[in-house]
Amino acid sequence: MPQLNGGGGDDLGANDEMISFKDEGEQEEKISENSSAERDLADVKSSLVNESETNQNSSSDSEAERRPAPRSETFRDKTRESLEEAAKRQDGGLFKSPPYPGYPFIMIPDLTSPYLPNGSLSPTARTSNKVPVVQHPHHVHPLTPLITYSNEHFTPGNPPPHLQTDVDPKTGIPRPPHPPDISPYYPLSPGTVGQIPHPLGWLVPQQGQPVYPITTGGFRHPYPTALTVNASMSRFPPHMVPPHHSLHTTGIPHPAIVTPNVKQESSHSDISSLDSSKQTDGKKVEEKKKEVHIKKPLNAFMLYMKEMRAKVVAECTLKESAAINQILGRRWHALSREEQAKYYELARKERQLHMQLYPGWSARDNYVKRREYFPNPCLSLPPITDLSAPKKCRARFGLDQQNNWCGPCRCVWCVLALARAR
DNA sequence: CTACCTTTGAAGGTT
DNA sequence: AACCTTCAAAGGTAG
Repeated sequence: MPQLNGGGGDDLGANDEMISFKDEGEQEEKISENSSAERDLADVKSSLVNESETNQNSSSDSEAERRPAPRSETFRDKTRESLEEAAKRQDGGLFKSPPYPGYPFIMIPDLTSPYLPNGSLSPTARTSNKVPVVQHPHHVHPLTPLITYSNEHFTPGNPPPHLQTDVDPKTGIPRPPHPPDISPYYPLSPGTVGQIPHPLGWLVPQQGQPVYPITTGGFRHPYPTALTVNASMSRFPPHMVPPHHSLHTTGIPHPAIVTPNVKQESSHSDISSLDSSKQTDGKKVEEKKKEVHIKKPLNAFMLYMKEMRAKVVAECTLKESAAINQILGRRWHALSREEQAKYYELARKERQLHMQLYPGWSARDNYVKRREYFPNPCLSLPPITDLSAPKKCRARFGLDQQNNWCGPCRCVWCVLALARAR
């Protein structure tokens, strides 16, 4: 983990955080040219066309410019390796200027505690000191006040109408405004957050932008109590406790919390529900609705993408995210160390806030049903003694060797053995 | 309707 | 420790 490189003096993050930056030909001369999204796009596209050709880095510039941009779908047909290869060529030759001059970024004042003097997060802080992260309603990034992810979404002194009155989405009854001195958006279990000074408190209440509401679902079992919202125990009035899981006090679904059945399902709850046929369907549906999906905090590059995507899309006609992301990836590498550091810092704060708001949350919670949860049934079967059976099956290596996981071997021997065991 | 593509980084898991 | 896998966002596209 990058931030755990305590010995290192690099405060900009981990070594690996900067590896890519270094690898991107930082030593190479940077021609001062105005790089546009069209140029990037043309680079991406031309790289796909040119990938089969042998070209030198130095000569790829004009060649790519001359080449007409292929249909955008072309890149889908290319392998990832070829794309990377092409991108490297482009980076080395074509894409040389930092395309990110007007950096619309407001640097956060150093928010103290969890960081070592060099700016990196102390190991203890990472494990014990939970520092909050902010995530905002849909399309509004939690750190929008800090970086201009989308300026139109947030105006500090002029909150949007739907936020001003803070109307309960269910009842339609306006809620009283939150006290200015207390952030209403951290209804965490007492003893965890409430006593911890909010490192990002400067961005929470002023904007009326909620951060992760705590939820009762979507967590792994070892941490249920810490995640349960108990209004009576909370120092916050009951009306400040989020009324529902994925709805914060404004009633806007939080981007970090989605119902899992939209795309993914909580692995644990899913497993437990596999044999829950006893329950009624209505109950199942109800439980499903109660489940929430707490998303991972965004990393530095994701924050960068979120901010810059609209810009790139606006500069070129292409809207296909795959192509846009290629451009953004190259722009990311073209950023200076300091510019990247800003995003690493933001991402670090995001992680810390996320950690504080969801102490028991693990990235694994969002994994879909994982194979390791299901031991290979073949392993528990009696050994196959038939010598005509494949050796691997006789040895009870009933694994999908290619995928290297504990899925049941579908060979006839294992299937028969499995059937016999049943 | 769902999965895929495409990027980087973080985190968890495996070897 | 090194390596592998998954998931974060996004929206067009293919099946």
